Amino acid sequence: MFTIGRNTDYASRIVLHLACLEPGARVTAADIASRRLIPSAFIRRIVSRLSAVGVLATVRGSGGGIALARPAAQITLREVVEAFEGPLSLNVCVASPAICPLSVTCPVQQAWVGATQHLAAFLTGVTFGDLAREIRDPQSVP
Amino acid sequence: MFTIGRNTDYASRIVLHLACLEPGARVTAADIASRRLIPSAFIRRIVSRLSAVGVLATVRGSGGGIALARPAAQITLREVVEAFEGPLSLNVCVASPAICPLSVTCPVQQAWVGATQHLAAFLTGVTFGDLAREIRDPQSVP
DNA sequence: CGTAATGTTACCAGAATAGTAATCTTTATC
DNA sequence: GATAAAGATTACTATTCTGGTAACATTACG
Ligand code: SF4
Ligand code: SF4
Repeated sequence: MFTIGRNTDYASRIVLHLACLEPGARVTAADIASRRLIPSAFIRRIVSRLSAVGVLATVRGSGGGIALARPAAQITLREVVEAFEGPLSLNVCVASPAICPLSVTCPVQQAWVGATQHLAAFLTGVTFGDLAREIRDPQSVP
Repeated sequence: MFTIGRNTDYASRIVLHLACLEPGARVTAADIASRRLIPSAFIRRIVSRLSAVGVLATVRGSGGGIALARPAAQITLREVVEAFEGPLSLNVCVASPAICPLSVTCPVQQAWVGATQHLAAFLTGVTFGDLAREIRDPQSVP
């Protein structure tokens, strides 16, 4: 169906949740997991990777939790997606042209490069600051 | 890596190959397979589906072959992609919002809807007529 | 030390992918 | 009509990917 994986979606839920709170607020992963319907044993790896990428800042130990590493307005959807899906590349030959012997003269490749760039530009333009501001239903920001 | 499947890519090779020939030219599947590096036993299913979708017209029996069902300028990359990947939907909730309980208030979904529409528009704008015209190396049009 | 939290690793079942192969149907031609 | 050349259809396999679970390790507070 050509969609992003669940990991990526879960990651966006986590970042969105934090973006809706007070700037700098710190919450436990288990809390987010229950509120955003993320399998509890799953969220560990996701948070781990997001912090490795520099999107989240975590504090271990009792009283710890997770928070945004930067203001939500500086975190793009593209960043979150690429943290789990790798660099955007709608066809294999976009990321590594050498993989296909036809790539030298293939006009379709050019089309995929263009499509990938367009998509990348769009996702770069979406920040979690914008997304958090679009929330209408206060119920979802407990 | 979030890319299209090989089937889809093979399909675009086939359509491109036909688009580079004289309009209405008919060629055997085995011929395309060998020239465009497509596994010979693979091309059957691909051609079959492309003709079911109305992109290719096939003629069975001795002396038969496959040809474009319409002028190349009227066949878009999007059509070929959707024939194998299904309707474009960069996240599961774009095609079927009911699948996610959060979709009612989720601003991320709106972002994915937008991204999907942008991508769809781009791919609709790419026709195989244009692609065939971009071929520079005459070697690839034997 | 005990407890609460994240970090890391290993594991598993099921689905999807890429590819192979065999068999059936149609049809031009001799 | 026999034959052979083509596409149509179906079934199968091996490998990888995915979504998910579980267990254990690490850190920090009090
Ligand atoms: S045939 Fe063209 S589009 Fe397909 S993988 Fe090769 S270079 Fe890319
Ligand atoms: S959380 Fe939002 S983006 Fe993710 S599946 Fe649900 S509605 Fe779609």
